Amino acid sequence: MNVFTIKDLENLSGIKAHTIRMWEQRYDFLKPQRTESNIRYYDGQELKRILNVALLNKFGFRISNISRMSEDERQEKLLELTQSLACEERFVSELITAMMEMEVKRFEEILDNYILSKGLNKAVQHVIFPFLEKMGLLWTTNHVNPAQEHLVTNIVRQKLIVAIESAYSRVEKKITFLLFLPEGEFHELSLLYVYYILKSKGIPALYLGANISLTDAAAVCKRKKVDYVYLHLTSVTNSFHVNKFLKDLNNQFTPLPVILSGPVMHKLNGTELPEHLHCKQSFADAISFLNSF
DNA sequence: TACACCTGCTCCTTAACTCA
DNA sequence: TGAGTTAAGGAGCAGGTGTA
Repeated sequence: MNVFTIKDLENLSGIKAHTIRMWEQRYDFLKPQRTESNIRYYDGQELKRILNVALLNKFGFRISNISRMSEDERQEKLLELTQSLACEERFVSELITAMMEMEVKRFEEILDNYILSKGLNKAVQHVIFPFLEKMGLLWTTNHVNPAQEHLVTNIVRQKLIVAIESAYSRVEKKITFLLFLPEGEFHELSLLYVYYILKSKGIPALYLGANISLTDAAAVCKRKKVDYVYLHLTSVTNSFHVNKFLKDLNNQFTPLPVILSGPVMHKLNGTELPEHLHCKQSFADAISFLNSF
């Protein structure tokens, strides 16, 4: 059984641990179990409950009112939330609970509903990436096992591949991108989304995929006409040396412009970058950069 | 408008846990 | 074993809200 500490609930719901304790003291919608040493722990049902309560509370419902609602009433109120931000957060919460309960069909239905109503771009930016961020949090606290992660990332991957297949633009631009993930990097979703953006803008791209050495990627640049190189780094090992990596990039791809995105870019703080290297600390920055083409 | 109540926060102390 | 970290819980404060 998956159990969560109060800290996990704080991270996932955004509600401070002390506030959660106060709510528990004042209302009765949370009834955590205790360890022998009196430490609270929560099960999946309670995680779902606190996510729902946090969302209602965030969108103006008073905590005293929420506490008087039944589980069904809370669900009903959540469905009534019409603000787009509330809808997105509700979808993210539903995806998390579907993943935790390994309800693959339900997970796919939630995602399909959102994509159908809002389109893939909004789904990726407002639901899929916020969901992946929270899943990362669950992963680092050992609440998601590899099977759960693979199940859901494969579904998202399939959706992106189908979208790439059907992406179309009337005009074909005369620049070509080379897309790949460097050695040791396997988190392909962001790169697939970049591929989708480029294809829908009529920009040809050579997609090499995950775990590609810089030498192999550079060999492609020598044989094919490539104007831009795009790499995404989600996570790296402890032995990853930023400066060495930048030096290798510089050696292999100069004078081609290289766009580098992903959470790892935070490690570059203060590092002086070669002129042709464009580092995007947030994925949103990378996407708006690509949209400028 | 005054007052009571609600809500969320900080501060503090104590205890349990972790790790070198 | 001791230092550092994390969590529990009480007290009290400030700002918001409802009501007479």
